[in-house]
Amino acid sequence: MPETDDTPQPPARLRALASWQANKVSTLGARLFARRMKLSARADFAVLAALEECGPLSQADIGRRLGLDRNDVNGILNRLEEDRRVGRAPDPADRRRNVVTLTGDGRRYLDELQKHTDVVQDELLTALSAAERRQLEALLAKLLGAHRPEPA
Amino acid sequence: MPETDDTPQPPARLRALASWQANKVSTLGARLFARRMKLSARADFAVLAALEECGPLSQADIGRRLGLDRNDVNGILNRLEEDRRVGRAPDPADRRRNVVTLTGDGRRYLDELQKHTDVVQDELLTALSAAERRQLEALLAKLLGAHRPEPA
DNA sequence: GTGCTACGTTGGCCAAACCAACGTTGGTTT
DNA sequence: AAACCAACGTTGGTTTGGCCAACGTAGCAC
Repeated sequence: MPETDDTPQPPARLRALASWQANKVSTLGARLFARRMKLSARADFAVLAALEECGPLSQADIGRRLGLDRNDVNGILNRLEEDRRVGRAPDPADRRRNVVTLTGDGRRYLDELQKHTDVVQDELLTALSAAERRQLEALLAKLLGAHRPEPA
Repeated sequence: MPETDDTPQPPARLRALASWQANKVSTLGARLFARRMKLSARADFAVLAALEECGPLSQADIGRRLGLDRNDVNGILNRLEEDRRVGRAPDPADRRRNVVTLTGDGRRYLDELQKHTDVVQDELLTALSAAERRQLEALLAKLLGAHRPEPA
């Protein structure tokens, strides 16, 4: 018995479409991640990673660094602050801003998320060799470099 | 004056993450597409392309080909049927199924969507040479080939 | 001081990707 | 033949992401 592969192929028009492919890869990543953690933790990871790498940031700066909307950053920070993973305090130098800082809990949470993310990443890229992974990363980076991260 | 590039870089943890990059590329594609057409037309395009390439299909088959949920396929078909772009009729051979067919209007609509899609594709891939585009397509295809298109 | 801009916040919109459940129908098993 | 299970289309709902609009406050340039 040939163990028939019952996975029908998508139309050629779509298979050749980078935006379609990227979308599939993206939702695949979300699916793999969701098997291990609450899906919304992806956004937490991004924000915490930015804080860890750049030090304290204002909410608007976080948004610019990550290509996220100010409003959405606010929501993520509400979650994180409630769980004591970030601190939020008005900037004495510019009282429009909030200075967001990483707490000890936040750092521990970030480490945990990093582990899961690494595993997911490896699952996602199973089919690719190390060289191919580097190629893919470089190509995507080059593609993204030509565009503004934010809409407006 | 060096014309300071005021685009802050995302953290390295994310820049090296294929799933993050893919997500960014995906939303970028959506943004570019939305500038030309209603965003939901992307899904229409996928369904119409499947019908054009494979001929009449059942709703479940469409979902399998495109890696979409049955429920979502249903919604897309409701839109398309209302605008006379597809026909939906019970399959005489298996009365559980609906046979979905492409109409003349649907074919014309597909051609229009293809044009916009081509333009968007080119905008998205601006930074990449023809060879690089082929490489990217191949790598993404290889990555996707190792995974089931549907969750369950 | 007057305007302009940036900031955080609230609230809402739309689309994608799911999941659960139902009634109908087809095939299989017994 | 009856009982069972699986597939199909449909309805309805949840969560998340990516937006946009508007507000009040605060800084800044003129």
